[in-house]
Amino acid sequence: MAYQSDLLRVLDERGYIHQATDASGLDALAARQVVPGYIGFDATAPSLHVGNLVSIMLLRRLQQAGHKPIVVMGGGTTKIGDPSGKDESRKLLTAAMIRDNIASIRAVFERLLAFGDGPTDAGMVDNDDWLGALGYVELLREVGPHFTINRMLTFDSVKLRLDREQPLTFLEFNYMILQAYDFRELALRHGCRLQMGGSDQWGNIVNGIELGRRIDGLELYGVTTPLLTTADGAKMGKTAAGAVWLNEAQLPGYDFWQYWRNADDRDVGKFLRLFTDLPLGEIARLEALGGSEINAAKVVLANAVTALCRGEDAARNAEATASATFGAGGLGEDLPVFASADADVGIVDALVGLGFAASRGEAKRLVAGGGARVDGEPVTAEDHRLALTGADVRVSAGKKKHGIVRRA
RNA sequence: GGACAGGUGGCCGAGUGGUUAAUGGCAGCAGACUGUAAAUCUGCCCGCGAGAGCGUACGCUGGUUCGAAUCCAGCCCUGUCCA
Repeated sequence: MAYQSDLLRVLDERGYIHQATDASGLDALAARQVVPGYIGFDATAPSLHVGNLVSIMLLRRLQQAGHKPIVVMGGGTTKIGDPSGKDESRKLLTAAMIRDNIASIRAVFERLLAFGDGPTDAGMVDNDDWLGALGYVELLREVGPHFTINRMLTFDSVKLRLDREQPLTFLEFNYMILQAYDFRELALRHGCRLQMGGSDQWGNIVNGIELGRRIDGLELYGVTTPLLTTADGAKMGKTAAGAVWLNEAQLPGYDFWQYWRNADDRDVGKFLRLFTDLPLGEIARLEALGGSEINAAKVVLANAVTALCRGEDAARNAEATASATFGAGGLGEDLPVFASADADVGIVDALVGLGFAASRGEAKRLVAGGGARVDGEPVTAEDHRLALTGADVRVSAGKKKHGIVRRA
């Protein structure tokens, strides 16, 4: 499909579009005016994670193409909890937790979007501003008539629970109504015409479009991104340690960098297109690298994404640490450090202290299984002790996790 | 409110009185092979302990028993159907 607007062309070329409600209509609109578009984010944790990064990058592309991104923090909807994609209810968060989460999440957006008051500057709003003020009866009268239970029951998020014979509470059932209301409210308040989101948000987005059309005769558009899985089928952004968080406080820069450095070969091109600003020609070249040469492309990927999300310094430091650690077999500054007050320390304590094992038992199993190394040499005796003289000792768990042990 | 079926380790799911810290699968970790990739094969996979062992754990609380995830009672929660 040949698009007129820069926006749709870029989104299409770089692989952001899974579904769109009216691609040609949106294309025409984007070609002739600034389109304010929004994506909503849950405030269930103090940081967003890699799974949210496609959406964030989508807002960035929107702005790069000369449009206005609006970040909607779900301060109101998080009080309910989105049942989409969840096979069970989540614990309810308190208002204070939600407020703190929003404050913490904000930082990432400030790196990736340019905020301000200009026509294409990014804005951030909290849907609690309007949802919180809404009275129940008022809401029922205003939007209730536009939803039928028949239709609501057909949504995947609802069907999933029913099919699995899992409970879906009335509270959660209302989520889709409030999200639909958001779109209409944003359209009226900010002239917002476009809502984007992950493919699991399709139903919610379409609801908003319909609601706006029925009540106010608005012409609204929706775009969803493909559900990102890694090439081996896992959900994007989950590792042993948990989610790959975007905030430094939840995940050190070096670990963030490593996540990208360890990407599956088959994902490199896709990730470069989605998560970096590199030109497509350059990406095509990197993606075509064969065999072990693809590793160079992974370094480029890790550097670019880390620079965007964590800053240039974080990227440089992480790369320096990686090349010192893996290339030279030495130690890099960003590696985790375990400092002991004593002149020597047991291998098990060192592994636990570095965070490479969750318990002493796990550390012992790691040692017994041959996964522990001290200065590159395998250690299989669990009572092995490291002498802490002046020099840093390199302790490794497996091939990838390395850390520094030194005298406090 | 009633009838029936359920609640087991991160998830799915066996287990119906003792050798069950609990079969199996998925996920995860490690080893081998590699390229900090994938695939494959092997080992590990509640906590403490050098070890013998100890402590916790099968929705909750009591009970029966030498001994319970397994039996009994009450309660909580979920689903299906009925009202």
